[in-house]
Amino acid sequence: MRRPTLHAVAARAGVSKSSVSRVINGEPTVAPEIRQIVMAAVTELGYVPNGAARNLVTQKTNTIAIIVSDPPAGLVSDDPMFAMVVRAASRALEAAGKQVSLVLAGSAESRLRVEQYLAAGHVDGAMLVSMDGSDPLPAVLARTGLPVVSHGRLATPGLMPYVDNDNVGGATRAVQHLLDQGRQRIATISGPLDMQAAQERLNAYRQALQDTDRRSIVALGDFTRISGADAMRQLLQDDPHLDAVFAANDLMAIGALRTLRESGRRVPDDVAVVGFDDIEAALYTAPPLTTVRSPMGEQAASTVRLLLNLLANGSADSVILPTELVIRESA
Amino acid sequence: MRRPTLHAVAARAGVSKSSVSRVINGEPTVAPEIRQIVMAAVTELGYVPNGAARNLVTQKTNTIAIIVSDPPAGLVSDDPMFAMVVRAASRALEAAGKQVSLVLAGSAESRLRVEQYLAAGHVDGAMLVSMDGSDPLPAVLARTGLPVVSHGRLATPGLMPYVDNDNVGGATRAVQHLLDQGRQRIATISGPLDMQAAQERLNAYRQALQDTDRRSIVALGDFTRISGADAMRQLLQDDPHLDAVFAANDLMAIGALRTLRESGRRVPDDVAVVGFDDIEAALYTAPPLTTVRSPMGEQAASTVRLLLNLLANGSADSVILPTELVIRESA
DNA sequence: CTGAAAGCGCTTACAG
DNA sequence: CTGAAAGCGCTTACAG
Repeated sequence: MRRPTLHAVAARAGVSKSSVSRVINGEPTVAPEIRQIVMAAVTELGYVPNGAARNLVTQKTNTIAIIVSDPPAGLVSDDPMFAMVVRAASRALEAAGKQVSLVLAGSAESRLRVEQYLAAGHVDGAMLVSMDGSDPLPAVLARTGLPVVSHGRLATPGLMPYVDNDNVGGATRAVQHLLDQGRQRIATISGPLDMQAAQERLNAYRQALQDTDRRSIVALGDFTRISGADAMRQLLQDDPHLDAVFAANDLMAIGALRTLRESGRRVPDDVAVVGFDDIEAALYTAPPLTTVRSPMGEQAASTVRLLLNLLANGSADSVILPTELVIRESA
Repeated sequence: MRRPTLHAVAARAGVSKSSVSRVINGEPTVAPEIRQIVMAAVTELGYVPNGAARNLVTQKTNTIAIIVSDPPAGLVSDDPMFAMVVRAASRALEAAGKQVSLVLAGSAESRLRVEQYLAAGHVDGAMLVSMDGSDPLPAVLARTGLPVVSHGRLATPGLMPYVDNDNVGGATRAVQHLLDQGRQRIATISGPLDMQAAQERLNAYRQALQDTDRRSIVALGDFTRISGADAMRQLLQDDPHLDAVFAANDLMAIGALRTLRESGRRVPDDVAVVGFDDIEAALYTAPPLTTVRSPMGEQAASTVRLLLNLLANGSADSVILPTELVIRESA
């Protein structure tokens, strides 16, 4: 018992396949009477059009790929940004009647697979999520001619439109807040430098300090909690008297808080901590985390909608979203 | 300039389409000479087989759907389980050469879309992730005849194979640990009761207390941090002298910790807290969270592999994974 | 081992 | 407004 085909429905209804196709696709040029009888046959047989056949003839698939860079380490990550963005994008896409294909971009081997996949015409467009700068995938995809957009600015400019936070503005405001408090030794925990956002936040930190007479104190993390904890340990060793830390994301700030607690420092009395992103967890740290609110996290839904509009309109205009400092208790 | 077709490659190579198809699909019955010349034409033209055409004729799609229940509230959630499971499943699927289609299951309207989608033959199978008991989708999908498996036990038994934690064992061990410490007033924060896991963890809590002379103190949450914080407030009001709380997941435990801190209780001195799942964040709370390690989180990769084996083999044998109490400082 | 032909299940000009 | 026909780009028996 195979699934019924257009042919079967036509036979059952006593009309041509053309007519059945027309009512299925809601074309106006069909007699109400025919529509009736076809619909009856459709529900009677439980007919659902075959997707592959339809895709083949229409040359479109009605599906969009969400391409997420996957940490090469092979470690499974619970990164909240992944959940927020992927969920929001899926929702928006489904609301627009699109299907979503989730693609992980990581190893060189997977990159080839992704290329082939898109080249095979499986999707009508793609949205890249937080690709790192060293990944050649964006350039390759841009060359395919498929509509693509990026969630997060790419290292190579001009490849495709993107939506991103005002990383520079946000980081500057974070450091300024620390300066305003009279903090003297302000360190930073940077994200992985092959990511554009990490670069921008680090540069802004450097610039802000340079405008005073303070020196930069930098430790490198990779946007994970554990790397934040490790980096904080490193910083404390480098300068036991530091009195403030700007972490390039909240996850690393959470890690830093743990190290500070373990080392007996009080936050914010001894050391002030500011994060970036304002993920939900920032409300639950002890003390609650002062951080830069990123619209891409907090308002993932509207950000993603923005992005999908770029995709749909074939627009080439990127947008930078404003950030805002959320002052809580850690600084 | 359209993409080249099989036909074009055949013309270029001066052989039949059949032969091109054979070398593309790696069939052994093809002369090395022909293979050579075809491969040359393929790379020269940059040929990639059209997916839709292939799917149509082979009647399979090489893609598996990951169907995730989406909170109806419309709030975007950063639930770490979503990230862990979806990521792990995508990896495993891609490693097996499958494509993944991400589907959100929420509203009644979306349910129809999901049904249609699967009925349209877009996927070869599906993996459900943490569906709640009130959702009719699993029953509907089971009836389609498509291979389906569930990540998390379903309310209705027998519909499809599943992988789940030993929720009862884990929760029992958690409460027992509290009893062993001599805690007298042990409360619980339950998950949403239309989820099987929440039910099982609550029942185990009740059973464990019933075996002593203690009474149950229950507040209802929905597996989010904020609900845990609210529930804790409720519990403190109901019984200001409670000295222990078992939260049905770590996220709610994190919320409870915040409320306890705000109310001036020391953890674990005044109130002991135990969670469930052992998500990464449990290592970063103050104090670090004692919790039940769920293999579905901690070892998402192997759990998912298990599940996909069930899918592939058409097996009907579900598996329950053992849990383990991880004692840290909160209890 | 190779090629000509049929067919997967649709949509879409084209006549009528 | 309706139907017969062609065709989307592949795979796969079937002869040879």
